[in-house]
Amino acid sequence: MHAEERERLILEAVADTGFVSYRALEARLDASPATIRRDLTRLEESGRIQRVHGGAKLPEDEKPDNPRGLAGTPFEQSITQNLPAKQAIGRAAAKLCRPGEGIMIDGGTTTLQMCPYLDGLDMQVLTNSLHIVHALLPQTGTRVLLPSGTVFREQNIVLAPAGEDSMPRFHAPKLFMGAAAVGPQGVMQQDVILVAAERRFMDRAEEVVLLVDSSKFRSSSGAIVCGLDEVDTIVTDAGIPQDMADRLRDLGVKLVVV
Amino acid sequence: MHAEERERLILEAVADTGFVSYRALEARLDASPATIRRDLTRLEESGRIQRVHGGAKLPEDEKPDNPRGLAGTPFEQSITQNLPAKQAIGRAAAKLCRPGEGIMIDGGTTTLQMCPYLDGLDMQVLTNSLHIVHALLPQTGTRVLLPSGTVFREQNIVLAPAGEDSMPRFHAPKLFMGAAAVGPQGVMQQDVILVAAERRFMDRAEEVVLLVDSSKFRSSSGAIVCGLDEVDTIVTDAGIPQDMADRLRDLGVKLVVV
DNA sequence: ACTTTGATGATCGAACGTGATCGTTTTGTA
DNA sequence: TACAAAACGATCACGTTCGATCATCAAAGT
Repeated sequence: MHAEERERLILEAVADTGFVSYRALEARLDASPATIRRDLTRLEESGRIQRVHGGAKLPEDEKPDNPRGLAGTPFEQSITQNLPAKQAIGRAAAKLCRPGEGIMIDGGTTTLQMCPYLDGLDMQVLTNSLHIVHALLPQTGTRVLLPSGTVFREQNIVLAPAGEDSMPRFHAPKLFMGAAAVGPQGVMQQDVILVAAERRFMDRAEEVVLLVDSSKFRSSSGAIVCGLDEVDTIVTDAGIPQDMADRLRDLGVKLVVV
Repeated sequence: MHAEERERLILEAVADTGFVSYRALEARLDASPATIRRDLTRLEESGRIQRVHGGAKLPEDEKPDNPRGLAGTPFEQSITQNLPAKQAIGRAAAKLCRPGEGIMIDGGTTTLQMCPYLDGLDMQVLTNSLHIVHALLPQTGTRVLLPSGTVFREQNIVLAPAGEDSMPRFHAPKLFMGAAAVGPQGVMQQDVILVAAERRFMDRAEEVVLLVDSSKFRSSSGAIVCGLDEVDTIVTDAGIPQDMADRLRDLGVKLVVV
């Protein structure tokens, strides 16, 4: 039985009664537990089912978190682009963290998606993004730190003037960073404000982890943040072009593909 | 029988007659007493039923403004207390500002009400309150600055460890400050976190403006921020007790009554 | 024919849901 | 008021489910 056939059977069973138990799948599908779980994980990441303990069910309609209905700002529009991929990337990135560790998270719609998966890890998170602060606030175990500076509305981040020590005595093993585009020239962002903010973080991180969905490898943007050689790890999805993957591996960049 | 199915049955039964007895559930659901209790606990926490001794009933209608549950935090509850007075006080306080000036605003439900009146004044506002940042964000002319530090959930403020310079090179002619209570002993706050935050601000302000509705003169609270002599101006409403007004005038505190 | 890549299966420890038992609190009744 | 029964919350033990890792296998490319 092939993957495609299993998927079809699972979706059929879920659509039928709204729920299938894990046991039922094990009986109906001639496959090992591990394979069934992988199928379920894949189907959940593409948003077609929702996993619960003991099985899977029809996905709830999206959260009514946005009462106005329309996503107004460019940021809010961008959140929904490639959302399943970003969630999967965020999840994989969160797995790179060790409980209790101190990390830095740069603002961005992809890095935002790793926040839910940090719950329970008791992390210490330094971020310049007010969106990320908001996302982490309900997690009582997570300590949230902010640098000082001016709030930049358009980018929704906090940034201090050049040369000012805006995050005293902070140093972290890992920096999780987003980007507008990634190409042979390096990592790019929309504007120089974001570049300045990210460079500030990079100075204080031992390891730079880049979170980008694969569409970013096919686009280009205005301001260069750093060269590819300054990135230690890239978390992305399977759509990454082969030549980029090869080039990155040659540069010694660790690739995590979800 | 799975959790989801049990929940569905319980909600069905409650919606039917407005009440289900524990015994009825035990008969209808094939589950142990402990599991039923856990289901009820979960459903109550999400606000979908209300437990009573012996069973569960439909939840009392909540505040009309807040359809689903979350008026929970003390802060959000406190916003509506004496709201008209707080708005008037906020408006009067905003009048003390001169366009373009740099000011500091301490977190609190009264100081929050002065934010709308700052629009168009092109102020530079340093605040430690995320609520105030949020309120000022739509005002494109207002520059918002944040100190560095850890986010304290309960108080919704940013505060750095003692001795750390969390707001480099900032100095302001005025500090607008809230309080939990004001009495002969001085200005009081709920906890020492807030006291530390306000003392930090006071060190950098030339003039301290206190925003309190008159009910604060009749209450008391845990931690003392400063003596009355360290306050330069108090903005309050007409309900201020006469003896307090006299005492304050004797101390040279400027009183603004709205 | 050999290596590489991707999918599958097996195993382990950890997390979760469930059921049973305890002592305590509330309710109803004598 | 006093008492007994019911209901409650907390805790522990057990089985299941989960995710991660490693081993195995088949297909594709060299």
